[in-house]
Amino acid sequence: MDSGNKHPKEPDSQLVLEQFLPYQLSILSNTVSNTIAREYRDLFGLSIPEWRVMAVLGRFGPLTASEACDRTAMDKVTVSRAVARLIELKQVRRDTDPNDRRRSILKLTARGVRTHRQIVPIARGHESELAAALTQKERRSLDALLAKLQRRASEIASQESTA
Amino acid sequence: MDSGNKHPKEPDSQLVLEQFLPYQLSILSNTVSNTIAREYRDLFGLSIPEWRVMAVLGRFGPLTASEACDRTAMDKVTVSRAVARLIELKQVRRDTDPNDRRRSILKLTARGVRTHRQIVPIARGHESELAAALTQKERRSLDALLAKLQRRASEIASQESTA
DNA sequence: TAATTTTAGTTTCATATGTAACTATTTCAA
DNA sequence: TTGAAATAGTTACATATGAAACTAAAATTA
Repeated sequence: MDSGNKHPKEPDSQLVLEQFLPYQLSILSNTVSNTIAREYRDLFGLSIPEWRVMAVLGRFGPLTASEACDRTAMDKVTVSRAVARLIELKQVRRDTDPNDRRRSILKLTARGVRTHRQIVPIARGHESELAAALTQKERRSLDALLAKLQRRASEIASQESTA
Repeated sequence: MDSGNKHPKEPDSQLVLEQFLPYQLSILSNTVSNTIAREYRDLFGLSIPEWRVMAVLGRFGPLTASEACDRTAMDKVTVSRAVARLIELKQVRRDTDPNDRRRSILKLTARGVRTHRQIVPIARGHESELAAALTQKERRSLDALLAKLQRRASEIASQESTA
């Protein structure tokens, strides 16, 4: 009954990496990220964390660093370093919040806004090149499936760290 | 016409990270990988590259290092280091190929086989916990979608590096 | 068969990343 | 108030990673 199957079950003591979901996700994500990272580096001298910070500032800014952490789902250290670099590059400006001097308020500079305007269509381009492999309907169902998996994965992750 | 949509299009100059496919993949993959990496580290003292090498040796071994690279889609440096560590841990044995003394022949030791036997069900468990978010049908369609995306992503990546 | 090129794998180096420790400031409680 | 606890963000450290240079052996070619 299973013999014509494209993915026959391996015996319990065997595992084929290519059919292992966490592995599939990792390979796909790395392939995509590496391609994009190279492009951003070559065109703008930005890393992915740096670009992500710019994306959230462009869309939701001004933000504090911790709001940027929430929006990007990145570590605060990663964000701190990305921000430091973006300030050097004069893409971002940091002011101290006068109401709470622990906080800084981050926003794109005029240059940052120009860079952001250039990158967004490139980012969208990457996405649509990739999504060109799918029909509209497939794309929607992928979205739904990934959302379900992310919810489940986050649950599992938070259980682990509590247990 | 678009106004009731769950994912309304942002203006061209804006991008919401949460709806950006490369970002979704990266977050999901990291969430999953980190959970699994912690478990393998805590239970067996193995990293993900180390475990991947064991998985392919358990399924397809003995292999040379470059065959292990192909099977895991990992860099040869990563594989070399994983193998060095696995030899230290006496999970893997390395013999020089008598027919080609540049090559080494890698296989699980008796201990490696035991470890492999323990890990495989745990790996499968992780996968099914995650896939529990999906029906059988959804899981199959996810497989198909990821395969299409991987094919496309690989194409794009190879274009880039040639161009 | 000697010289050159290719291949397998390792080591080096520069960079990225996260945890933990730290500094500065604010909030809370006695 | 003032001293303890919490919060925002940075720095230090230890580890991971990949590109490029390297070593050793085999294949090619002249």
